[in-house]
Amino acid sequence: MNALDISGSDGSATQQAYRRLRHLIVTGDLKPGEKLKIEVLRKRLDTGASPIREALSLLTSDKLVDRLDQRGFRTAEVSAENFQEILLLRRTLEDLALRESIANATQDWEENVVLAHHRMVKAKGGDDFEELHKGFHMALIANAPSPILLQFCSQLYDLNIRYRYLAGSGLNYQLRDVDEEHAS
Amino acid sequence: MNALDISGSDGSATQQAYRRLRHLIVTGDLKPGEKLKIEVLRKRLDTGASPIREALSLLTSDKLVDRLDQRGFRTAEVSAENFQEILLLRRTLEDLALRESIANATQDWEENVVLAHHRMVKAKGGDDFEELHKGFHMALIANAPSPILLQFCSQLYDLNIRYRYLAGSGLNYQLRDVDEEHAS
DNA sequence: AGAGGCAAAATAATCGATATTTTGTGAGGG
DNA sequence: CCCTCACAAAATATCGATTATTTTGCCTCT
Repeated sequence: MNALDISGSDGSATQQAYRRLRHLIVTGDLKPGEKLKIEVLRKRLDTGASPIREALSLLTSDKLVDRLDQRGFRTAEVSAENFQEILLLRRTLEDLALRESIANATQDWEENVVLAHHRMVKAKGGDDFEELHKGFHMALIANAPSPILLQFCSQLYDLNIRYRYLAGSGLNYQLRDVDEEHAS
Repeated sequence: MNALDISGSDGSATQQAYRRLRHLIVTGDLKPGEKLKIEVLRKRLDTGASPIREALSLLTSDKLVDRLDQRGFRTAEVSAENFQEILLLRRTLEDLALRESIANATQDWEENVVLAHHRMVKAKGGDDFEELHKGFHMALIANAPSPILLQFCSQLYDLNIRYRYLAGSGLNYQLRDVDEEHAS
């Protein structure tokens, strides 16, 4: 299942709302710190209040939405400090995971890395490049025997993507990664 | 309508359900992998279905509950691998946070560490020892300029507590920490 | 007897409406 | 003129009931 995919029209109403809201937040259509009124979202997504509420709860787990007790929801604030923290922590944890992944290297893993890399390069500039770029990063560390760590990495990566979108256009990276791939 | 309830037992219905369910899961009253039927919990906690559902969503963020799309909720499974992972990852991340915390040491921070330590020792064997023990650990790393990292540590700590409860009795630790405290 | 498939029961998801809480505003008093 | 309190408006949280989905049990067919 991919969280960045908004096209999937199947699933429960909650899942749909989750995907669509997530996309709106990550891309910046819903601005940082913006108040998320149930009624407004309900009309915008043309669904009930319950799925909206549940979707917002799920987004809270991803740290994309803040829940204020009895005062509703709002999108997570952004700040330079937060951005720096994400960059640094992501780097640290991915580094950690990569080491563990390499330590447990297998044939399958290596093939998947190559495959993910190929897909990413091929889609350079395409709409789903972000998704594939993440896919490559996750493939690199996928062999670390630590699902929780991987999940932390995934979460930090997504938060990072959001900052890329917020910074304007996201078209100028994907350079340093190739080295890391060769390290394997 | 409301006198100031400082007892902490009040708050929204969701919050109450959250606290109670969390306690039931952490202490093992609700067993790992157990199916959490809304109707059953609704009766048990004597509240509506909405607060239960919302509370379970919140617990999902804590990794204490798993959500199966359209198939309800169940408590998180446990395993030796999962336990090992939590121990190792917690150790790694707390170590990281402790270093950063020390690097940013302040007067206030040091005092809070001493205070938390004092409270913990004083409550040795008491009911809220677990809580104070965590308080001490968190006080140690509180000065790390990385809220997300601190939150990861907190979460891992709570998962660890659950395993302690599940293992039976939790009365044989709190030795190694004093060293770390002295390092500051 | 076993596999496959329909029907009934159980359960989760969702809706519409009500109750509670928060927020905004303005009158009255200091 | 500003502060405080009370009331009104808006928004959230919760409830009760309905709808959709999954699971379970039974029956038939091979």
